Amino acid sequence: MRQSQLFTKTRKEAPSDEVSKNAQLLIRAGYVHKEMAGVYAFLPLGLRVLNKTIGIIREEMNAIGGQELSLTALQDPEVWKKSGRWSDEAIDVWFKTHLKSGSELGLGTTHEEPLTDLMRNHIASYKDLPKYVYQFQTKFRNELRAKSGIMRSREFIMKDLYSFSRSEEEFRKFYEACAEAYIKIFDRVGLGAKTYRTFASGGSFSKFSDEFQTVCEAGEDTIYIHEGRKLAVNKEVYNDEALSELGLRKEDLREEKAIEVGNIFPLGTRFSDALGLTYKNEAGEAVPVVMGSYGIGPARLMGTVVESLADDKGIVWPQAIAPFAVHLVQLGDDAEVQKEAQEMYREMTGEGIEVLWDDRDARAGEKFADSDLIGIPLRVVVSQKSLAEGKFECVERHSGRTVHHTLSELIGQLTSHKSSL
RNA sequence: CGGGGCGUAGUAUACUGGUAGUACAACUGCUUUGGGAGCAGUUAGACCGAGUUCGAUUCUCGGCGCCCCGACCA
Repeated sequence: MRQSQLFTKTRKEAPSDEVSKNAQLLIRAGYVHKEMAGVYAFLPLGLRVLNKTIGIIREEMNAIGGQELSLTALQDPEVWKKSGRWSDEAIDVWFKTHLKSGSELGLGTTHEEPLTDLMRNHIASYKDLPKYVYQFQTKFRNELRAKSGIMRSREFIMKDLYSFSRSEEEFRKFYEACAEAYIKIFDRVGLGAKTYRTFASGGSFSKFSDEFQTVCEAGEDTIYIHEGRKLAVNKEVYNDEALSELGLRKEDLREEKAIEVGNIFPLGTRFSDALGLTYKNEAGEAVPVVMGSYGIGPARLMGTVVESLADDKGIVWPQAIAPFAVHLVQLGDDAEVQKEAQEMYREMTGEGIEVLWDDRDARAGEKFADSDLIGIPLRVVVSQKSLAEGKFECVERHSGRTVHHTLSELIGQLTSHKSSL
């Protein structure tokens, strides 16, 4: 895409009311717009990153047998009353409203109840199980205090998967498969090295759950890491009982701040009991379905990537979720440079390489500064200098490493890199 | 929800009970062209309401909004 056509603009300064690094950089670079406290709109660049993040999660969920659907944001209180979660004591972040007729309505904070209820129409026999169902869907949570930029917001897309299994054993198998899929997801978005499966409280669902925590100063959680076993314990369950259950000794653990980028919960039969989701086993007996729920917030993940990979010049995107693969920076607008840039843009996009072409009438300093801020993995400079040389300056955003390539070398490298992913 | 802070141009910031200043952005012109250029000019601003006052952006009260600490976070 031509940068001159992009409607968003970069800014030198972040709004004074944004303190968190992720929001400051994402706003300055034109990825997101703050609509109000805890509510962010995704602009063209931001949406590209969000969609790529979603794409990676989708691939990994499909790989473990997930089937995608899309449930509704508007919620009928009836199913929530059955599980006891319509009350503000059970869920204190409800946005509640009502129909013209006067009857109450909720905006979905999560979807255990409606999905469990829906599945009653489709699950009747042990032959219908197991089933794994997920969605990317907007959740509304009336947080008392939104904070940390796009990391804790009141309206956000969440990937929520729900597993429906015949037995605890069958459930556990999927639970572990999903944990592995999560690890792959965090690897693919560049957070693998800093992300730990973390033993945590199960909240109102269960005694324990597993969180995936990415070590980061901006994190809201405190965790205790066992580096050797690549796992951690959340501070909320950091006690002798939990430690002995996990076979961990305090002296082997390291305290860190971390961001919860994903979580998985055993639900048991809590919701299938409440809503009457049972199946007939081989003996013809009605048995409650064993459930689990599995969440990842793609926007939070995106924010975490910004927080942990950005440098003092701006955002640094990993290849996998960058809005574009190449930032083609054209310096000067004389006819030859213009023509060359046009040709490069045409050839690269023809090869399926996503290119943001900075064709704006701006000075070099401004273009480089913007390029650093936007954080596309590879910058390719076209100028009189490169024309004279016959090779183009290619700078890796994350390392600052500069190499010089001809166009065909560059395309060769980018396309082979792509296929190796 | 408890505590604290803040609301001035598109953005970031000053000063002030009596004409609100600066920088960046934007617009015009000239110069410049590999790290957010220079000169000249132009446009543009006090969250809302009530009160005190001759006069309020400034003081008081209320509302709304925003931020921070804590609590909460299925």
